[in-house]
Amino acid sequence: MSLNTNHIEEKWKKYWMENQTYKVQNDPSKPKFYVLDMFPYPSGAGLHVGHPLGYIASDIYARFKRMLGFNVLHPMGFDSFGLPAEQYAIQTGIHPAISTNENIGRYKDQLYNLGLNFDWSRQVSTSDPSYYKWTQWIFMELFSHYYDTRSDKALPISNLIEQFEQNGNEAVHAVTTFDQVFTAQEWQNFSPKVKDEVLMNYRLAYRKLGYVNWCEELGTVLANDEVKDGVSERGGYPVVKKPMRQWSLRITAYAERLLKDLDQLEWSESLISMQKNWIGRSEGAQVFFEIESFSEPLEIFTTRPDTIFGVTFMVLSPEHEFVDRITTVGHMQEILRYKEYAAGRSDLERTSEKKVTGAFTGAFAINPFNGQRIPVWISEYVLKDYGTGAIMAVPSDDERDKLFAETFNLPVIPVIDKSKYPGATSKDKTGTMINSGFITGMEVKEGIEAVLSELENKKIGSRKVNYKLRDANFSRQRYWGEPFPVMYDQDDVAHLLDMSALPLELPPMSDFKPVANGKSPLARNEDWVKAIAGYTRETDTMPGFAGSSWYFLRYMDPLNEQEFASAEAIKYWKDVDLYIGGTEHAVGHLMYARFWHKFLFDKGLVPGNEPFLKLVNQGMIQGVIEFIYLMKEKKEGRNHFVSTDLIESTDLDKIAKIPVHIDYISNYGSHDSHLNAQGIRQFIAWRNEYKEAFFETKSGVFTIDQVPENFKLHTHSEVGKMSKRYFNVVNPDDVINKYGADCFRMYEMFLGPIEQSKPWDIKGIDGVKKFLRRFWSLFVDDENNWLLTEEAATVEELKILHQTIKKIHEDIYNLSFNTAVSAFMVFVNEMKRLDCHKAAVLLPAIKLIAPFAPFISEELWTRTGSKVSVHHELIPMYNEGLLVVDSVIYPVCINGKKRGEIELGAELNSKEIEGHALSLDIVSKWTEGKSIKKVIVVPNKMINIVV
RNA sequence: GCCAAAGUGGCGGAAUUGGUAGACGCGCUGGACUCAAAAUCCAGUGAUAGCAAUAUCGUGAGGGUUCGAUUCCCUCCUUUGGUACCA
Repeated sequence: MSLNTNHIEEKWKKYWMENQTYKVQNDPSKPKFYVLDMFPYPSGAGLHVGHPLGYIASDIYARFKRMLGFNVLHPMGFDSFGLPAEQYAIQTGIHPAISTNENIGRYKDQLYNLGLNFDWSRQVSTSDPSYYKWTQWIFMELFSHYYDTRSDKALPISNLIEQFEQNGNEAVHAVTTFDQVFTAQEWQNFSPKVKDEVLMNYRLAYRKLGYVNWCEELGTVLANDEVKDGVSERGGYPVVKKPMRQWSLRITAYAERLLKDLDQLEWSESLISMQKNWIGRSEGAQVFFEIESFSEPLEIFTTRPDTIFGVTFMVLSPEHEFVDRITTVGHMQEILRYKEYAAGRSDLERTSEKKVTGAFTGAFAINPFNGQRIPVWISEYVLKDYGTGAIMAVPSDDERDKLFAETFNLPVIPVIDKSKYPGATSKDKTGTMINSGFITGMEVKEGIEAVLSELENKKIGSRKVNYKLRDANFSRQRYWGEPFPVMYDQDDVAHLLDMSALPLELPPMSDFKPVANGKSPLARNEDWVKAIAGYTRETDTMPGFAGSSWYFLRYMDPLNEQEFASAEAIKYWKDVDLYIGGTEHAVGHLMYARFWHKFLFDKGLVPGNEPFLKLVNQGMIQGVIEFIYLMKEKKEGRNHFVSTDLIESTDLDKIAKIPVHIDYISNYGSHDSHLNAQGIRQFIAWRNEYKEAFFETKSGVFTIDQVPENFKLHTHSEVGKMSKRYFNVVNPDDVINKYGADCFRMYEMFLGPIEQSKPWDIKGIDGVKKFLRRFWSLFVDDENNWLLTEEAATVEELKILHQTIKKIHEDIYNLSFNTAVSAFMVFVNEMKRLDCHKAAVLLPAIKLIAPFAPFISEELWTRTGSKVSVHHELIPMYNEGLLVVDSVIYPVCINGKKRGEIELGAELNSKEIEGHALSLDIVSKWTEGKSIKKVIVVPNKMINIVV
């Protein structure tokens, strides 16, 4: 009987589910291994063929580890809070919980069809109250802690309050945004509201005035990725920054540890450098400049304190709090005008236009080293949020400062002689100091040190490290997210709910439209907001990264009602040994998850300070998008489509690209992709608004009723995202129905290295299908007879088997699944060649292929009479002794070019090999008339003769 | 602009530390089986020249190191991802 994959798959899917074949116990008697996939957002579109790439890889790895004797945790869940469900609810009135559950159901079916060995009893969904109870709990813990810089970890805020009560805040070592000093006495006299405000400057979860993307036309706040080029992605309406009181997380307290601990991680270089860039550490100095007739000094940050003698002006960001206070009467008008101008500028305008703008405040700062008067300007090129929002400008050594000086005719004092370092830029920090007072003549590096020491001596500055990393905005004006376990009293002081009130569940609602003032839809539910007398609830909800920052811990003990996970479970599973997911989460999710993990580590709740030891980014499987060209100008008042082979590249601005459903395309994805007569009729049936259109091809211009049978409207193929809106989504279920899940799994792996992105292309899958049939035919013939014999295996057969075993072990270890599939193909080709049906060789092969092809291997394994699932067997190990070769075919090269071969015993030494090689005819032919200079022999590798 | 990764036949890709470039698969060509087709099996398949043995060229381009370079170094080009006035 030939292989019937549908039948086998149905049978084993059912069996595995009923017998809980993949259920995992927390069993400390076995070594643990934790393989994790980034959990998906269950979108309405379902899985496409790109998603499973990572899931299949991790599935193979997890199965392999289990067959090596490990207790493998390999769970799956859903990142099920999110915007699309809320938008769907606004459109349809269907509650997000309902549509989300439906989507989860479909995702699970699709994942199940792939034969993935998830332990579904551990499923986690972030929108499930029994889960988000603990997300809320972690938030409360963050709220209740501050970062102590002396012990370099988070400590309870009660410690801090105690210190305030006893000694005020002067001697406190904490990460804070609070820059005033108070005594114990003053603290005790503060009102609860003031105390709350002070503490907000220390808490790891705190409330501050933040800015949101406000879109007046849509009447709502937008996420960053809903804003494209300064306008809303939907509708293209203007978006402005609107201040709102919002929750934030003090991730900056962990900046140094987040950076330093990257060294311990087995992550890709590119990922680590992305995280490093994001954290953006730079060493430099904070320097205080006096301002004439102003009581407070101006604090700036610079990485180049050596250039302080070259400062010819200062620049503040337009939003800097000093601006209004230092501006002189004469310049007030101008400054106000500039501030207004800057506030109305979108991020896009600020970054795309390189023109230099600014205004003079009329105030002067004093250079602390030479007493020079330095004019203070404001300009939008100085960012409020980086450093102190103020810089000392050194136009001689900084490109932007130079442009600014040129524009406004400000002086330039050269301070660094770079003549000794041709081609060096100011970023290289090289050169010799000139015109620089006491550091003149020093090298830049010495100069930096000298100025730093002097700043500290004079007590007008100090060494300082700055980070690009900002505290994360943790509030979203949305319904479908975790509610904050927070309420406010009449003074707007934040109070946490009692632990017994958790989970604070989302109240049922039917109207999910945003509230006019930009508040979350929850604000509309007054009963819920004012449920507790004298208090109002927070109506914002948490962002997507809240639930995803700790989900991997919940899998360890998913049903626990007393704790986020039990100490024993966490102690056993510890951390994630292998994490597979897309690069799109390179900074967001991974940074916040590391931050939360470190916080939990500080609290002693997790054993390690990093959650994901090894991480692999799988590439994206892209789709081909097929477009037809529509002329922008109508023809006789009708739409006019033109075959792409008639369009010159210079005419591209005259056409609009209309995506076409790929099912209608002939020769999809190739240079010859086109719509034929049937395709164009399908297109019109689908997009009826074009039924009057003209279609112009090489053979003429037609209306839909006139298209001839040889009609060929060429389409334009582009590689891009696989997405519903390009109508190019390929559903794995369809591929599985046609070819089988094992085939789909092995084909996706066979496409290439797991980290690489590539467009989906079905051509080639036949090779894998053929391979699986050939594999099957080693065991079962066309009449369904079992073919295995008890005959003893030959040395050659055993050698092939053990070579394959070795290769598979190595390839899985290296996540090189494409070459593993090749190795299986080679094995089958060899067995076919030898006409081998010996149990001694083929039974191990069933187990070896089980992680890749779980269905077929299970079926074959049962037919051998085994009562145990093949997935609970141990993987065969290779016998090094069988791999020893006794002869080697040496390539014989002349001057590095291969000219011949010689087979020699593996035990021969270099001298003997050389002797044999030199006696070859081919060698004498090539060395004739020349002298042999040198013979290089690499034992077991090659022979090279230099003439 | 900066950071990171990559560039190999008609196509996907292989080559673990510098050691036979193109494994494996697709496609293509020819053959066997068949009334025919599908399926299957066998053989061939980097380019150029040649009946052939064989020779020359060949891993984005150019240079270098080496007995020997897809692999290491330098310069440049292209693609993809990230980031963007970060003081």
